[in-house]
Formats: sequence, structure tokens, C-alpha cells
Amino acid sequence: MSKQSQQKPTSTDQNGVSVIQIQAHSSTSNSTGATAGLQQVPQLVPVSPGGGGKATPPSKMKKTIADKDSDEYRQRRERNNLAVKKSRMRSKQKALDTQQRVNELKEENERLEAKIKLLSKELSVLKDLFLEHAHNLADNVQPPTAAITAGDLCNNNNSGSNNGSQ
Amino acid sequence: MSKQSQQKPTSTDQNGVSVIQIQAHSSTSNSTGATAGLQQVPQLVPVSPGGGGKATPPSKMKKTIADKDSDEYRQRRERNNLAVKKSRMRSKQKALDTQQRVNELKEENERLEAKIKLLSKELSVLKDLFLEHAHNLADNVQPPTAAITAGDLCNNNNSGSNNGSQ
DNA sequence: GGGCATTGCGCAATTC
DNA sequence: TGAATTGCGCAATGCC
Repeated sequence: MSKQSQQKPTSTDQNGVSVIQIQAHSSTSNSTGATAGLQQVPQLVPVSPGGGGKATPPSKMKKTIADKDSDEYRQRRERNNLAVKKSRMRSKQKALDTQQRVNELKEENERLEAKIKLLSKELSVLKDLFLEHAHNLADNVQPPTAAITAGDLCNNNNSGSNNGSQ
Repeated sequence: MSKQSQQKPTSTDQNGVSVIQIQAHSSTSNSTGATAGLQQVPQLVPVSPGGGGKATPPSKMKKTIADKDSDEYRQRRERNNLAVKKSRMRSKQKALDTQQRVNELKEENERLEAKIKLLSKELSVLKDLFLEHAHNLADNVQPPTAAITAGDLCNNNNSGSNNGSQ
């Protein structure tokens, strides 16, 4: 129905642009999404020194304004608006995903750390056992077959220092 | 090329408010870059159904239009624009930080996993040593003090199976 | 050069 | 009452 954009370019002077925009909007008494639709009026490019000075630049601006009411323009705008919306949705989703990932990684980290703790404890127990046994051997008899000595166990560096091997 | 046809779902409708805006600005060239300075034309508040039928709300619209060129309005806008910019910068920074955090956590994860691997290996070696020793003992002599048996070592489940604990 | 995707920005409504 | 957020449209720009 009523196509409202039938406005003429309405002037376009050197410094500063004059644009007339007519807004005809439906209220549609929206309840939830009350985001009012609004239009924007462009300003071409921030060119044109207002302080009047030299001559008018090559002024590339010809239609720029004129095709505001063009059908094609409107279509392009609509398409872009759609694209923008899409892009923003994606961006937002990505941010959410990233946050989610942080949480997951944090959980995983805790799990791993718990496991490390467990393994360390196991290791420690085993070493103690070993040492104890070694002492017993030293106290009572001489190694029957010579298998384990305390030195074999104590040079393990599990204090986080990474060896260059492999 | 896809769907666009002639639909204009949002904005641009009938009945509503008409706003005329005249632009004559020498736009102080924006900050960085050449982001064109543009103005927007508002739409007032979607109030008062032009169709006029029944209950016309207590027309709340007072100036709304008039104060577009008000000094105070301009100041408010400027302040808000600043706030918006700030907010967006923060938001962006936060997103960046989150991403960074993901990377850090990933690294940490790898480190932890490597450590687990190392510990597991150590444990495995110790256990083997233990078993060997136990065999030796069994072959040659009877346990002098009775300290270690194979059973003590073999019930450790470090085969990656996750126990249900927490 | 056309077309979608991104991005910076301003406006207005809403939240705090 | 004012700052902070948020949704949205416009235009410039990036990228096929």
C-alpha cells in the first residue's frame, strides 16, 4: 500500500546537505519488542569544508542523495539490514560459545589436576614403600640378587621440570 | 540473490508520525577514519494510532519533536554516544579477553596432560620394578620382614577408567 | 563491478 | 536523573 517515499532530492548544496525525510510509521502497539524503527539520514561523506574556502572540489556527489527514494536503494538497504542482523547474531553466538568453551576447559582442567594429584599420591606411596623395603634389606641382609636400591627411585624428577627427552 | 521481493516487514509503514528533519551540518570530521557522519531521524514514540478509532491514549507526546534542535537534546545525545562507544569498547575487549583465556586454558590443559602422561609412566615403571622384585623374592628367599606383595600394587586402576567419584 | 559480510557509529528505548 | 546496555538502521569497507 502507500509508498511513502516519493520525495525529491531536495537540494544539495556545497557545504552541508539538506535532506528531508518523512517518517510514517505504524505503531502496531507492540508489547514486547518496542524497539521503534527509525530511519537515518545520511550526510554523504564528511567532505566539503564548511568554512567556505576554496572552490568546490571535484565533488563526486551526484545522486548519493537522489537515489534515496529509489526502489533499488531500498532493496539494497533491506538486504544489508538483513546481513547485518545475521552477522550480529553470529557474532553474539560466537561470543557465547567462547564463554562456554572457557567453562568447559576450566572443568577439564580441574579434572586433570585432580588426576595429577591422585597419581602423585600413588607414586609417593610406592616410593615410600620402596624405600622402606630397601632399608629393610640393608638392615637384615645383603641384596640377594641386587635389584633395587634407594638411588633408583630418588632420582626421578617429577617436580614439574621437563626433561628434554623426546 | 535470494529473497527480498517487495516485503518491508519492519519500518516503513502507514499511519504514524511524520517527522521532517533538515540537515545542514558541517560535521566535524569524525575521529578515526572516514566514518561518515550521519544523522538519524527518529520516530518519536509509537503512540497514537493515526487510524483513530477508539481509545486515544492520553496523548503523552509533548515536545518530543520540538526539542530535536534543543541544546539540551544535543548534549544528551552526545553523552549517550560517548557512553555507547565506551560500552562497545569494553564489550569488545571482554570478548578478546575471553578468547585469550581459552587459549591459555588450552595450553594449561596440554601441560597437565603431559604431566599426567609422565606420572603414569613413572608409576608404571615403579610397579614393574616392584613386581620383578617380588618375583625375585619368591624365587630365592622367603620375605624377611613381609612387606610387599604383588597384590598391593596391582589393584591400582590407572588404566584411564574414570571412577565415579566426583 | 556486484553482493554478502564486517564494522563503526548514531539514535532511542530500556535497564540499572 | 544519568550512565550503561541493547536493538536497529545506515554507510563505508573488506572480501570474494
